[in-house]
Amino acid sequence: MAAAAATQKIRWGELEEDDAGDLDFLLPPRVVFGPDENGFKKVVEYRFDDEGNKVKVTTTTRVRKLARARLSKSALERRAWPKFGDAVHEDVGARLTMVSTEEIVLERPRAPGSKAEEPSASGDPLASKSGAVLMVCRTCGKKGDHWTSKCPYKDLAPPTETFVDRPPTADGSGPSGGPVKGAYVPPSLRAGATDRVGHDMRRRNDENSVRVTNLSEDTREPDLLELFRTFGPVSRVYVAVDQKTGSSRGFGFVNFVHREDAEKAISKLNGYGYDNLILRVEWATPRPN
DNA sequence: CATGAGCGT
Repeated sequence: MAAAAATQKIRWGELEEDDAGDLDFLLPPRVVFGPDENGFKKVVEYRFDDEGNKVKVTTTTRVRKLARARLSKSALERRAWPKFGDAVHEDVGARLTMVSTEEIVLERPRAPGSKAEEPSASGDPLASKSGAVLMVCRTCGKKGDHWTSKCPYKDLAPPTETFVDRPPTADGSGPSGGPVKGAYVPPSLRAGATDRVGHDMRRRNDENSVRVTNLSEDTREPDLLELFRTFGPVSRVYVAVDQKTGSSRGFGFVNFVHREDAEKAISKLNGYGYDNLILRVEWATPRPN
């Protein structure tokens, strides 16, 4: 019983504190006027002040004009666009967004899994055979054995105009400012060219591949490029990423167009503090395959 | 500590 009395007492104390709030129902209701044509909204409300006196509080705010002013002029322009699609019958400016029920058919030349359209009657024998016969090496001509890129003779092959590694540069020009290898070369220039400088550049330059380890978790390819491009044109950057988690595996590769640049990068960046870790930069052993 | 994806003439 004593305990009950005590809690009762505490509740009375709480009630006394909340007294003003409890008497709010005695006050006239809050009234809102507007907003008027100028966007002015007036709110009139009553409350008790600290001495328990009833006071009237009037708040005036401007709503619509301000909201209008926030729209950029391009947004205002877009509002004036005629409606289209399902909204054609809406008034201009009436509704800003609506869900479209239109069906938009995406066309593909060939849906995945479907067969190429074949002239059924004539029945091209090559078309029905799969895999092997389609795999014809363009370098040595061998069928069904390897792809062109895997050809054991690929480094001995005469230069072709395709499969050229090219360094990514901002303006699309090559390292010397000239046209990038692999860009279209008119036949006149192709046939006439007597000494073709750097024709072995067209081979995959995996020898200029640099392995970077001890990368921090959030270092990505653009970061690596930023870091390594100061040494010379970079033909590829790669950061190994865990396919499942998407997080970096902490190592990557940078391929340089020129071996000397790779050497410089190794000597300058190996042991370089980057993103709170010490980088290890060294020659990469060529990828198996 | 540590060596990369997937495309397909």
